[in-house]
Amino acid sequence: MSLSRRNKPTSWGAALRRDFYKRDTPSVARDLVGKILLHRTRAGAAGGRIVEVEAYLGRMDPASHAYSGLTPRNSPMFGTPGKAYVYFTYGMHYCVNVVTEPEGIPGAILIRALEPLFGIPLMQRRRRTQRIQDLARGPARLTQALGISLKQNEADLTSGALFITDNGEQVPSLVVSGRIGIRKACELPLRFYLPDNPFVSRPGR
DNA sequence: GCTAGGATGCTCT
DNA sequence: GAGCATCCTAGCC
Repeated sequence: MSLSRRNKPTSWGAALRRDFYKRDTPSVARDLVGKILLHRTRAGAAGGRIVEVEAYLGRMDPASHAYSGLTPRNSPMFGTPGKAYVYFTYGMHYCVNVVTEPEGIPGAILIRALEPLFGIPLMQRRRRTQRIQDLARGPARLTQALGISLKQNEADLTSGALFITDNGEQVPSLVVSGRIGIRKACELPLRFYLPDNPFVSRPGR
């Protein structure tokens, strides 16, 4: 039975601890798939199961914001693991990452897609669509559905309104592919997603 | 169904 | 000033 058909839990589980994030980025990325991302706001809580992520490394990854070294924008990538790195792109969209690796070593994981589970009416209002499948399929749609903006940049995911929990679900299998939506180093196998899941943004390459 | 192109403004060189 | 970890819509098949 898929998670989406289970009863809604009466309380959220505990947020993942900092040690979870303080590891090498690809390993954290693999383990993030299947976890639950939630954002509590005054308007209500919204979130769902992470079904697609991409790992971005440090100085050795040409596609990473950290490739050229520390800048004001990418400074969260060099900071405390378990915090959020939110950036603004294409003049209108936000994307949310989780910071990985021990402090001082840049690394982040872009959360690309969620399977909506909680606060669906709220997400439908924010996204101005009724289609569940289109609520959080893609990094910019996801941030819009969850009400994430630059205010959430550097938010602590281990204790706060924006957090990730483990519902104990074991992911049966995972697809590894090249990253999408980028021009550099798109061949590196750093994208992880659930196979045959309708909430994944795009098929792999 | 698919594709091309426009929107929009921050960030870095 | 160029590029960008995107999305939406119109137009076409």
